[in-house]
Amino acid sequence: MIAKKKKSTTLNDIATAAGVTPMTVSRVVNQNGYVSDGTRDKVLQAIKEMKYRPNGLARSLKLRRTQTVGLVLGDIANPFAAELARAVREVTMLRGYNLFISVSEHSAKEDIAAFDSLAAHLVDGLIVATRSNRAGDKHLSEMIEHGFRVVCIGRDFHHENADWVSADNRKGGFEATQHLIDCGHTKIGFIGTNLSGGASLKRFQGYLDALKENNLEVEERFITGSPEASDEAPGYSTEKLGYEAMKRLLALPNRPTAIFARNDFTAIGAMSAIKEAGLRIPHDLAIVGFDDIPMAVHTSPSLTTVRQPTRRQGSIAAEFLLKRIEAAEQPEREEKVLECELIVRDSTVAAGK
Amino acid sequence: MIAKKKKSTTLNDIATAAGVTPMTVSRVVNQNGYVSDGTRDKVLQAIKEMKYRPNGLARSLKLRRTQTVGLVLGDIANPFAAELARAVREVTMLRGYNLFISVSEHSAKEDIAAFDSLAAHLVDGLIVATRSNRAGDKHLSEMIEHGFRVVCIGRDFHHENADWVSADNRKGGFEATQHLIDCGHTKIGFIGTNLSGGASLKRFQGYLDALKENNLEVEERFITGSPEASDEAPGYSTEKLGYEAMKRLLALPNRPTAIFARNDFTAIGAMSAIKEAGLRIPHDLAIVGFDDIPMAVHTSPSLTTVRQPTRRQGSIAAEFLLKRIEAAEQPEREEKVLECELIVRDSTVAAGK
DNA sequence: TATAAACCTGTTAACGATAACTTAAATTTT
DNA sequence: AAAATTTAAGTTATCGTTAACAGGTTTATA
Repeated sequence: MIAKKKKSTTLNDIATAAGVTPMTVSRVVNQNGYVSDGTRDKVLQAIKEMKYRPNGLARSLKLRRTQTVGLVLGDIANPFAAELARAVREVTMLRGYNLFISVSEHSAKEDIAAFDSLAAHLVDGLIVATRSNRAGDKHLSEMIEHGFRVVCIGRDFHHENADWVSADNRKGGFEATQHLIDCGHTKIGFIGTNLSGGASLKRFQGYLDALKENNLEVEERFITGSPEASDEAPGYSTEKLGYEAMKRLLALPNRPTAIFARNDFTAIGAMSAIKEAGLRIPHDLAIVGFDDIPMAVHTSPSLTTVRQPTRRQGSIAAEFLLKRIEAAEQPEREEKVLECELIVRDSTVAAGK
Repeated sequence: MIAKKKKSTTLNDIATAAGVTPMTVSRVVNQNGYVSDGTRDKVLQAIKEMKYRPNGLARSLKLRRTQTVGLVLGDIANPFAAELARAVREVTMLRGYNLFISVSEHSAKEDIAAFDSLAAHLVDGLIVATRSNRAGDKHLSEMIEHGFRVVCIGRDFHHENADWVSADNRKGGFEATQHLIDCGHTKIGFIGTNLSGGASLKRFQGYLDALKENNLEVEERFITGSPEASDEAPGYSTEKLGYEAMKRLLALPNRPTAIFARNDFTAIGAMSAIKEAGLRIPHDLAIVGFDDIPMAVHTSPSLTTVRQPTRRQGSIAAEFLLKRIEAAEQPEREEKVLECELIVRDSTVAAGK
């Protein structure tokens, strides 16, 4: 049995108390229309005494807008997501929109649940930063075609009525790999997907591109890690996957001398395995991660990684969305790809060199 | 100018299309009441064709409940908050409630804005995990007295109609300090507040208790860091505060030989300062943090810290809230204090000992 | 002074959905 | 076969708010 909420005071109650009509109270509350000073005071007084707080639901229902935007995040524990949320929030707040964050731990079902619950609450628009999946994409398409405003960050989903922001993961992957090649490595492993399942993983594609461009052979046995696992598992636990993958690579005859990991957590897990095996980083094995999470500076040795412009992705996405929301007509689709930056630290180049 | 949303299909539209009344459609959608198979099919068909999606706002307005709970977090980038959100979400999802997260970067104004925006959307209840502040507390009180359901985590706010969950920060602080004393330290500094402003910081109180119990003198000059700064600044930037505070302590004549930092970020910042000064941890200076963030294992040396049972705090808070929401009458206030656990690593006890 | 413009407040009808009630047919029970 | 019950819809009113319009009154302008 659900408790009935104590019936809260409404516009009507205030109106009665102040001896005016609800409409007048509404005008006072929203500070529009004409209200005489005397009436305003009376109403304000009643509002204070009766502790009235407007029912946003009713208001939104009437206005057909909520001044709220939704952000769907895959893994809230991932510093990347957190930073994104910060940036989005900064922009939306400034422009007078509330932000509701909904988390979907990377399953299609939860994705859809998150979309629907935000849509049901009629957020004015949605920023989606979860990974692509069939059912979720379809759902998104339908929502967009219904006039729902959507901006995607990083998600491999494209629609002519939705804007899109992403880091150039492919190029980032390329540069990470190229860096290892420049350091003299020729046997470079990849942790985080496998050859057949990595088609959609841009970072991995960049890795392949770099090998090809340098006429290095792609060795399937150097590529390990199930394609989904790293995404399904929440942030910090991908560390374990990195650890296990590295174990496999270490057991290989004629093993790689350098590793590119799909993200920093994976890389850090791999580092544990390397150290556990009594090998030195970067002398015996060099390693590059991706994302430049705050932890990357503090590992030992510090982790070379690819930094993506997280804040900018967030704020640009927010700008796109607000523009879309406030536009009279659905505007042209906007797309922005941002450059990544290779951050060289001690895990690829020995300190002091 | 705000774009008018393409008028979306409503119950009425479906009703017209299917040749029935809105009520019948409602019955089909909500699967209650009697509907014949034939009618149901017709309606279902129309729903599918016209891509109807229920307006949750209207529904909630009528039902006076939203099946949604709100979580107010101080700093989304803080792993503690992230873990909390995870745990809360797990419970609420399982019980059929959506979770909306709102972030308030620890200012009273934003706190209140977050409360209000969630309240305006009529979430069925609120879990508040931000730090206490005068205006926010007052606002919370009013909301509770209006029948709003609230559970606090860690926040130093008490109300007879709101449940409360927290880690035993005082005891945790005590144990951290006692550990340093057990290691032979007598000159123990604290980073994160000052003597006058630390009354509300339980961890600091625990530190004082431990000194007292061991008949060690409290040296005001060993206690540094402004009381609010660490909270106002978002997570990762408190690192800087720790760094600066440590610099000050290092400059002291007859400086401390051990440090207890109010949280791990602060501790990590302090470690940077110590290493930069060419001192060894723990030989020249031992250090203890608080929270056991994932990074703590990976610092060099690894960080001794106090772990709080984050997940349990989140899930217990969620349980309390749902119980409160679903109770016929406001239930008795519940309160739960959870034990912390000292995790000894290399920053206090040299590795291999 | 006549007339336009600005000011103040009220009335009505929604926004989209549903609870509670009603009517009427189809089943079941006695 | 009559009464009781179940099934299947429809009707009405309402959740709390606001846009749009309509009257009045006061002030400014020609």
